[in-house]
Amino acid sequence: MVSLKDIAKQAGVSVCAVSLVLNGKYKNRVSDTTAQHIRETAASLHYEPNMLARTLKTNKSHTLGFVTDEIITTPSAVRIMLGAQEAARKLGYILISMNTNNDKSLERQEIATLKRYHADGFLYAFMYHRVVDVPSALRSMPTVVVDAEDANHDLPSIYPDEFGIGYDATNRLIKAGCRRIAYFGSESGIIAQPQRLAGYRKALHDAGMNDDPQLIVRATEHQNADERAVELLKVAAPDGVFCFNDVRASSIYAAANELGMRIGKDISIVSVDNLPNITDALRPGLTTIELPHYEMGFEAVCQLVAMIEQRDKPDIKPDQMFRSSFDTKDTFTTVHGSIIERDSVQHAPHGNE
Amino acid sequence: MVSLKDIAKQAGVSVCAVSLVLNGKYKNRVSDTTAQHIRETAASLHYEPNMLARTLKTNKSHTLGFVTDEIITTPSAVRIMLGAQEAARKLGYILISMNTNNDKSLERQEIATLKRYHADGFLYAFMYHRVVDVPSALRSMPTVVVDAEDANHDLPSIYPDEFGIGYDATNRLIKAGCRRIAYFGSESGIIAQPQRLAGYRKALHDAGMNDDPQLIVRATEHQNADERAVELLKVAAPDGVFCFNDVRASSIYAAANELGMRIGKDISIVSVDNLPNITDALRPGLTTIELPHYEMGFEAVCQLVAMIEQRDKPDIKPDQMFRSSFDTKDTFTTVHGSIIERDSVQHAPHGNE
DNA sequence: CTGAAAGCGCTTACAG
DNA sequence: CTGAAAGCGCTTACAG
Repeated sequence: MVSLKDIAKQAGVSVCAVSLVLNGKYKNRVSDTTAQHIRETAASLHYEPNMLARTLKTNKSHTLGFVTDEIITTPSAVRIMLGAQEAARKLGYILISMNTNNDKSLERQEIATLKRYHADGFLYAFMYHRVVDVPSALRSMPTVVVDAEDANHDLPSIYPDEFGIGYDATNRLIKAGCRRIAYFGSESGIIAQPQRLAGYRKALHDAGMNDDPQLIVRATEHQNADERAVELLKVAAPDGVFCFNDVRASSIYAAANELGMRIGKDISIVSVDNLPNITDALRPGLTTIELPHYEMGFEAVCQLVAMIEQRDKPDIKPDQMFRSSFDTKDTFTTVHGSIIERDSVQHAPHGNE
Repeated sequence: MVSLKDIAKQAGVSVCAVSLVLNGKYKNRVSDTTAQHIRETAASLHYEPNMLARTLKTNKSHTLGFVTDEIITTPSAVRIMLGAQEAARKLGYILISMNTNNDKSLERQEIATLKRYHADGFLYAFMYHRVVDVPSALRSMPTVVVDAEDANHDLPSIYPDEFGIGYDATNRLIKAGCRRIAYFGSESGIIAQPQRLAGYRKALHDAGMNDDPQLIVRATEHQNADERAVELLKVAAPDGVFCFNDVRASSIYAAANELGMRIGKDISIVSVDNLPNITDALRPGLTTIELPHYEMGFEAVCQLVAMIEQRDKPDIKPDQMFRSSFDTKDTFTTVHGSIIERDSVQHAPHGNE
């Protein structure tokens, strides 16, 4: 590997001059001609700076630790990592990811490793939105919580705007002319459940519609969801259903088929997730709200770097279409999802067909 | 951060003694009592070694670069990364992953970054099995190709045993008593297609069955697969189908339903992938062969570390059940998949019901 | 405008 | 058995 010393020798100057020039700090310190000469020599030798040596001296590694629970299980959650990677690259950082597999002792070990490698800050990320206790080893470091909320309301946390998702999804159905809109939710204690439900209620209320309790049904995936879906369609006779997620939407599809209801005609459906394997399989295409995972990872790195470098949040954007919008209040940031329009919502209001 | 110097001062010995003791190289160099004293002081100060300083001196970073194309798209391919992470952790390495998004210039940039951070070696990984040209920047470094084959047959490459998968899947159907076994394959140029087909043919041949060309149909997902599946079942009237993957299996399921054939009774189905969103949705449960992604990542790191440290391949195993078996010939390694039994294959041979 | 020197935290011959 | 010293590749006051 070629070092500053090699360049200095070849160019006939001191190591210090080379360092100054290559870091662009040579104003009034090195003549422009010498600087140019140094730059050319460096290029001709294919010089690459040694980040480790630099870190040793400056105490800045430009390395971010990405600690996650088991991000694998939801393919879309992997996008948090990809978004974080893109932002890191654009800001001159690298990401070191570690998977804790929900093992607290492994987590401690991994955070210690990351510190040994001198990570400047941490992303603490989760597979789905929840409230988390952040390990104390992270509290002393710049840290941003992703797809989760710090239980202490202390660290910046980025997570989806679940209320907004429920509100938007329901409104989409209202806009399509639906008059009896059901909510097909989750039976688990997941944080998104009550928030999406609240958004649903607010949308109904704003439209002057009452929320008939018959229209609200909760179910568990791969267990009672198929039967509950049939019951919901039979008993409450909705003309629109906001589904907690795509998996539950597929139960509603099955129920509608069973009862001879035409999706996108007799009944409109909007859900959340946009999981390829599911949306690929459903006919007609499922209109669904994609959670902004990529954007959350990207935004989290921007906020983290701002903390580390004690500067304003960098003004960069993902190369991918930036579909979502951000709301920032205090240190918390919620991220809107974006609706993917397909054909499960009827195109014209009732009576226009 | 507490350094060797702090420990030396506190313990009243030299920095060198501390380094020796903490690295376990103090035999015949430091007395046992001093060593013990040093260890206690280090522990009481919560000393953590600074990996960067160590790297600077030893030229070994214990860091592996993980360069991948767009591993996100197949959720199961993420498991390559997780397997690699586990092996790295067990061998005292960390993984730095970079996503090239199939952009060659980005790839070059990322490899350069990884070198700047002094990666000791590289994993060059792909979303699905193919033949790849390895960038020249990687050829000068210890590198292992994962879920792909080096076009030059030069670097160690780990990939699934596609022939074995085709052979095993077909044999599973033969064992179930099927007499007319179809292959529902891929129309794309994907490398796995001819190899799985060859395995299918070999299994038929070994069982003394002829391979009727009517029984071999290729289709494209989300395009003509549904119609082709119906044609296949109608025209060739198979009693067993080996499907190239789960997505194609779902087309066969749909076709069987349409034609009133009972899966697992009138017709048996085996496929490849074990994608949760698909297998969750299909009834009866789909018997399918899971590709050994986790194991490939794990194995690749083992081989890479052996290259870097110029030693025998470390004898470690994943914590997860290690379902697959490995064949090693030359520098190439193929990995068998493992069959996940569900209910799409009839339990008893024909006539036993 | 330029260079000599110290030092980041570590390891490793070398001398005693 | 133990310590003083050099050096990995860099940055940054400091002196000229």
